[in-house]
Amino acid sequence: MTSYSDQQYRERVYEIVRQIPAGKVMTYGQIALILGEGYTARTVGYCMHSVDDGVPWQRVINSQGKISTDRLTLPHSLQQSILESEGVTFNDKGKCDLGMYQWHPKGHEPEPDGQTRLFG
DNA sequence: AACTTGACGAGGG
DNA sequence: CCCCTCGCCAAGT
Repeated sequence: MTSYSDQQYRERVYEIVRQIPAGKVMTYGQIALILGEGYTARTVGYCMHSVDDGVPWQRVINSQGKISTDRLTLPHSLQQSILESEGVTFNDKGKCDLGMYQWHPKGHEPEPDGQTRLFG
């Protein structure tokens, strides 16, 4: 049974978000992928509309490296300024470099995928 | 029970 | 880079 109002369901999302250090971000889809079963980028986004205290909600953005909270409960300008204060920079198009700022939880680092191995 | 609505994402033009 | 279409899945009507 998975529903957005189910505290258990949302808590799994927050548990991951709480691991994101300042200066780093994660995407909705990335979180959904880690949680798997029952979670999609959309459902993760839905869980984020109201979070528990202590959850760094501002560190979750979309896969394009942009902020999705436009004209919603939270002014997207606020989210960007908070992230900038944490060290995340955005270009003139309102986009940040995910390759530079995306955080990967322990045990979920991206596959090295061989090649470019500096040492034999 | 059908239809619309999202803090989404990948793909194509 | 921007815009649109689909697929996604639970909520609200």
